Amino acid sequence: MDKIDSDILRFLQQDNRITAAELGAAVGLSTSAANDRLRRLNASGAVLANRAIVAPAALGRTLLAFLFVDLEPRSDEAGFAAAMAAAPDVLEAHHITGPHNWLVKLRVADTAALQRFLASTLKPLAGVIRTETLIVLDTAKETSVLPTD
Amino acid sequence: MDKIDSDILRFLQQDNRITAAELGAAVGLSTSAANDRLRRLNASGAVLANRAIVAPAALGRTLLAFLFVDLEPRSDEAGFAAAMAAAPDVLEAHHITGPHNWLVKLRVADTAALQRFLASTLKPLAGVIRTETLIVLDTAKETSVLPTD
DNA sequence: ACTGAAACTCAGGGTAG
DNA sequence: CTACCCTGAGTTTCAGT
Repeated sequence: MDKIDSDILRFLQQDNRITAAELGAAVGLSTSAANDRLRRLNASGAVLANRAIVAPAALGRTLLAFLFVDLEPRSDEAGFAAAMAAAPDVLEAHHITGPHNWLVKLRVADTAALQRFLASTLKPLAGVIRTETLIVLDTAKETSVLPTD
Repeated sequence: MDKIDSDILRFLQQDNRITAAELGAAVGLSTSAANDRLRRLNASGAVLANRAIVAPAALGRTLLAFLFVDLEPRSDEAGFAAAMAAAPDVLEAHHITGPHNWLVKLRVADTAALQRFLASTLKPLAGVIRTETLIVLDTAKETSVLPTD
């Protein structure tokens, strides 16, 4: 992970369909050297995945919400984590410090779908004491791009 | 946006470096027809971006935190939104319902960097009354992949 | 949907520090 | 020995039909 690698990661985070030739020109490497770096970064695990970022509206997921979830003491945290990972509506689930146990980010179609998630997916889980729902009114920024410094 | 398009979006969200030939075989289209769909989805805005997802650890960003931010009534919300959008440490900033005004997601190197963000970036902003920091202890799921139903 | 031209990828092998 | 570069064969893309 030298400076050239982090330069490459910066470009790939903006657009991973850049060609090895363009990338090489941008960071001062030959096409094949850039290609070597590309493969190494993908193989080493520094690049976790290559994804298209889809507009939520294009798939009808216009409602963004965060949930706080409180679990009973000594309840099955791993089971809860697995249930969140398996739920398609759930984009993120984090175990957090503070008054609540989990913070869950989800994208659904509308409030009816949110209600359905709470009633059908969350409420049946063992250990769930209570939840608190925060609705997102407006998003100023939402990205997966990490600074490369 | 017919069924084939949403099938294509499902594959592209998993791996956008799939070739038009493979994609066509997967969804029952010729290579060139798949290619046409690919270009249309990118041009129409259904695909917002094509990004490499980088491991936070590879860039030394091992601390994930959420902040609640409270602003004074009638303060400059747009200015705050712009400041968050411009801050590299900030991955997300959402205007939310509930007792707080904003929910901010950030990834930094360590608690010292978090402190620096609070003191140097957040505190100087006009209208910020108080903040509450939630540290992420463990992440069960974190993805940008939307379900295609 | 097909086709052909241009562009791109990706090993293999060579070279310099 | 590692990182980089060159080259050529095989794919892939992308217009035009």
